[in-house]
Amino acid sequence: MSQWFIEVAVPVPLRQTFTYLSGSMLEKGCRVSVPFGKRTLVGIVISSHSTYHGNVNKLKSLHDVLDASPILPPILLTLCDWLTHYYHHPIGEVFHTALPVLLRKGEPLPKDTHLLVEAVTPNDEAPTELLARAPKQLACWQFISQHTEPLATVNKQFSSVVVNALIEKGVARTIEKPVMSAGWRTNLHLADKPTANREQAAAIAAINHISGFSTLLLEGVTGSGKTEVYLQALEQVLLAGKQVLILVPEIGLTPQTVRRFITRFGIDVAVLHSQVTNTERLVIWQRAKENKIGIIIGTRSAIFTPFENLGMIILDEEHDDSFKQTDGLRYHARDLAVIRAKNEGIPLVLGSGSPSLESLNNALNKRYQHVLLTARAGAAVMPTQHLLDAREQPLQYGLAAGTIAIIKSHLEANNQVLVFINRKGYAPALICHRCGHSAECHRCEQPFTVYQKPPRLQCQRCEKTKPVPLRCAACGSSELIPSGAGTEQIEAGLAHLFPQYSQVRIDSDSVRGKDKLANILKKVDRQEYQLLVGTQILAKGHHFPHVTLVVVLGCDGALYSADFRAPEKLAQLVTQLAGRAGRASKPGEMWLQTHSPEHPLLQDLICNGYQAFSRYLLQERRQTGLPPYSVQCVLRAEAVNAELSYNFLMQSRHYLDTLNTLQMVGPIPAMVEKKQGRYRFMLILSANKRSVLHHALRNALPSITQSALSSKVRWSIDVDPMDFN
DNA sequence: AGACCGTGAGAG
DNA sequence: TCTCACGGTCTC
Repeated sequence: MSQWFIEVAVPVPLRQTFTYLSGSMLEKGCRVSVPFGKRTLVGIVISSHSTYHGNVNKLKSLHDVLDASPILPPILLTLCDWLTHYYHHPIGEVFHTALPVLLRKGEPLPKDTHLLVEAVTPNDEAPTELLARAPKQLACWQFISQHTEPLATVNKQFSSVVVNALIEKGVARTIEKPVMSAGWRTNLHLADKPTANREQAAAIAAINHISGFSTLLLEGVTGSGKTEVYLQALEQVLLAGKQVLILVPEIGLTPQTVRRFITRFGIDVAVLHSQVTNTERLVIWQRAKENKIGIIIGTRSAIFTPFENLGMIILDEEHDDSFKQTDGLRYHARDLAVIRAKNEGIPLVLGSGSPSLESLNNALNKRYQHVLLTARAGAAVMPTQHLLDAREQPLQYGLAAGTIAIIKSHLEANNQVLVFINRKGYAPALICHRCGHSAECHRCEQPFTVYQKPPRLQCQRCEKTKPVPLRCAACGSSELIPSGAGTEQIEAGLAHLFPQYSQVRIDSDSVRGKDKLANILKKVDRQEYQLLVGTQILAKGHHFPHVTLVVVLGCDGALYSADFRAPEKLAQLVTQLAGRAGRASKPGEMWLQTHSPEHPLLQDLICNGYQAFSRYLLQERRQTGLPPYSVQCVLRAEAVNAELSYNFLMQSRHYLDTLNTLQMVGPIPAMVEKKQGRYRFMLILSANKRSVLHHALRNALPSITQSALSSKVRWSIDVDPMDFN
């Protein structure tokens, strides 16, 4: 019998594979169960060899081979290889993130069958006598003797007690049959569609003209009918019998959107988001793999769905942060989509009303095709945008007198008003009036947010809460003042100023819980509320046709932020918000309350709009050499002992510097220096070329990993970081 | 990561 | 003397 050496990727945070003995050769992508220390883990076969250079005595044998053939198709294996190299991430964890939870645990693929109940007729006679005293059972038996139906259906119609009794008595039995799936293609039929306007038609033509791989950026203002472009562009793909993958931001996945796809094409649409159970997820995963589903709409991780015959990927709201994973393997679904589309040789459409500077740059330098939609479909007009100079005006609850006057006029005209503020709670800090001391979370060294409903202090990092103190912890003074304004305070303020108008607050605190957001939004549509106060959530997905006034508070922070992406984020937010409000018959207006009305960034955004503004920001990035004109990477470290994580990064800096090709900043304390009792530092690396950064990392990682310090701190690599927290 | 081992401070 | 809480080590 021959001896094989199998390289296995095991789900541990180590940048290596482990070698196991096996009697037979195994294909890459099969799952195996292996002994690992005192544990048994599920790993993925990476390669098989007939020779081994090393101490064979140290090797263990595989426990089990879980898959006879690779569970991951070649495309996904390639994608995982790319992920490990690009993100410099432990290989076992990469495969772990790419697989559905149940497959990670070693579960077999579910058989795509269902249980049917059929009648058993002993001695060719209906068991009327046997069931004489059980009319319900008799009725049920008669039913199943006519039709063999799925167990679940019969259970529902008659009750499982009745069905079980029949099985017990031997006059019925369950049988397992493969699901007769005619395939989605036979159901496909195109419903009536609106006529595309000139710009839409051009966009559809451009997408359909693509053969093979190409990325197309569809830059269309909100309301310009991007979804209609997607729908019509998909026709050709689906008619050719090819499947499509649609990626959307976390909150953008609404039942309405899904229904629009279902009614247009008449086929099932599988939906993947955080609420879908692991079992459902696996069923969808398998059905997509077997080409039994035509359309999948999903969030970030849906990029890992296997398809037998994928024809197109669409990624909507491509600027959205939620496409980037913020822990573990910090991949960006947009970048992954580009790689996947390239490997599959298919078109990728990136859509946004406020494209990220990364994508915009790729479009402007012709790496992506670029199509603009400038007109709002249905003759709706964008709200007019203005700056409200809050200087030297009395402020009430964070609202300037001028702002209050505008809100008043819109309310009196019986319109809805949306007030946006990017802070939750009542106030972002509790300050002592006498000594200036600010109440801070001890674990995170962050100011506590003050809440009034119910009264408490809460840390935004670790969620720790404590009662509001009566006296200052530093000087004992009882003059403690909440400083700054959050949604709760604005809500309270507006309730005080406009008691006669109904109001609702929409932030992650107030909409916690399933369907709560959907219910509130429904009431907003029915105009049960006239004043809406909320955070980010308001900018995502939902349209507010009755809103004629959008007020943006607290945007000054973004102008002076240390985060170079803050102006970009603010502009995207403002643009999205503007697109959500108003309708054809009632053009709206938007006011940004600011203390820096002459700030060039604000002026440019307000006067020239996102298109001009984003191109100006790109110029600025080019001049300062920031992404996308350079590439960045962050090495983060955290430990209970601050010195330890600092030293680890200092040492890493030396290893990375041996080639002398990188610009490095740090180690510096992270923006939130202390989180949950651990001190965090980061080392920011940047280079002009991606390859340079990758070389340096590949060169230094062995030394970093093998150093004594590396096991004493928690550290991670973030390639293309989106924030520096 | 997580399961192991060793050391060492606190309770009785 | 016994327990439990950590820090350090190793995983084919």
